[in-house]
Amino acid sequence: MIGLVDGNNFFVSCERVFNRKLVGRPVAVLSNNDGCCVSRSNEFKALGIPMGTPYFQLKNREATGELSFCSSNYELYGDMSRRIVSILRDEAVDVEQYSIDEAFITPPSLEALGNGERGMGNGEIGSRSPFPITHSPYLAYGRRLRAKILRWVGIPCGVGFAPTKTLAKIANHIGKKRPDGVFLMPDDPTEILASLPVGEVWGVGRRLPVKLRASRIITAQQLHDAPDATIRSIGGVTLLRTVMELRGIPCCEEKDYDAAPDTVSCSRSFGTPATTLEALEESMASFAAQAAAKLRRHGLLASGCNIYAQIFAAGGGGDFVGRTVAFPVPTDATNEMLRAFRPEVTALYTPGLRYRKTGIVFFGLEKPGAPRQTDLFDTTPPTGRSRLYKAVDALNARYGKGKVFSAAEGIGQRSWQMKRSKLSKRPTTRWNELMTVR
DNA sequence: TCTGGGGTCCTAGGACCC
DNA sequence: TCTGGGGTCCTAGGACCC
Repeated sequence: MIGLVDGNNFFVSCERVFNRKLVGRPVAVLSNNDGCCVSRSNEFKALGIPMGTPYFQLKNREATGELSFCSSNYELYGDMSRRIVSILRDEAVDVEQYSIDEAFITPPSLEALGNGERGMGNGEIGSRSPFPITHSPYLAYGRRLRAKILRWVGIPCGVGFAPTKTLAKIANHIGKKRPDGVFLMPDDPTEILASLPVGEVWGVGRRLPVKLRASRIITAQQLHDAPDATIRSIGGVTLLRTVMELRGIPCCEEKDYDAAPDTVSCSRSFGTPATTLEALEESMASFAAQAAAKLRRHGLLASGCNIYAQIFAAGGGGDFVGRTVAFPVPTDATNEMLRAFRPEVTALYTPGLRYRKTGIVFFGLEKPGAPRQTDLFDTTPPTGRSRLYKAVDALNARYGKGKVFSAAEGIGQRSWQMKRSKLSKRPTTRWNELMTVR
């Protein structure tokens, strides 16, 4: 059995814990740069405003007091998420954090949950439950988890149980709509799948439903029943795995959280369009520094990077321009990276254009000391991990992000910096932002 | 005027090897 | 007229997730 615990309207719920005025109101959390709605309260959803609606279209309704908005405060959400996961680690046999607001768990065995009270003879996972669906020990367990998270962290969650992750996702969605927030997928999910559009199945996105419709596959049950060959031809082995999961056969590999990422990146849209070379240089230096710090947290060196900028175009969108740079030696030192890519920023810049965003992607990531192909004619000594930046990271961890930085990131007005006009405090991670109780 | 950021996986096709 | 077979690696593009 697999459980999925998922925070309801997660970012909004985090904001409400520390700002009680938001409770019961239509409120949304905005994307970076106060661009568009990325998390909405139930009251906000009830007004029919879809996910992703641009903020500027709703500003007038904020002015009248009808709607409320928050800038995104990832430091707060990340910390609330860690608190929930730590509760789950206490209560479950295994926890796989899937995203900032959801985690798959392995619940204790039925035997352990049932406490023998109900004469549980067989607690085998996968056996047909002898309990009616409203009285399964899983439901009681789910309610207990939910209550503990609500009381200790203040976030309402939905909990779903099923034999596979894909079915657990569906169970979770149903759970969220129930008063107790919990749902156990019945042994025969036909009725549920028959009333679920394919587009709502985890792993089926925006494009596949169009292709599936052509083969008369509209509901999750029709997807479940479709021949393997048809499914493969429409969505490859990825979709076939999803279908297997719907049939109750686990096909999702457990994600390895210790595994090193393939790429590490950082990019931001500008608060106001940039037109100067300095803005491009400073922003790229700043994003490189942030991504490099991420790299060092993973204990990785990058062999090269891709820098890019997006140009404003009339009617939205906009072209990307980019350059690929190989570092002389794999490195995690921000200053060496800056030295390597700075000339390329100049090459990217065209006076007169308005730039929307810049970004950097590090690739060719490796552990220091890992065997690698070296350059026969290169005389540069291989660098290990940077001691300088170990110190920089320690200082920034102690005194706050961005306290120590490269002058290349800009020491004047950073006109390119993103807008976050409605940022809440970070009362769980900053001493100087603790709540005041009168 | 104004619409986020950070990832993963799979597939097809091309270039190359012997 | 008729031109092999078995493989690897890389990249771009498409799809998906939150």
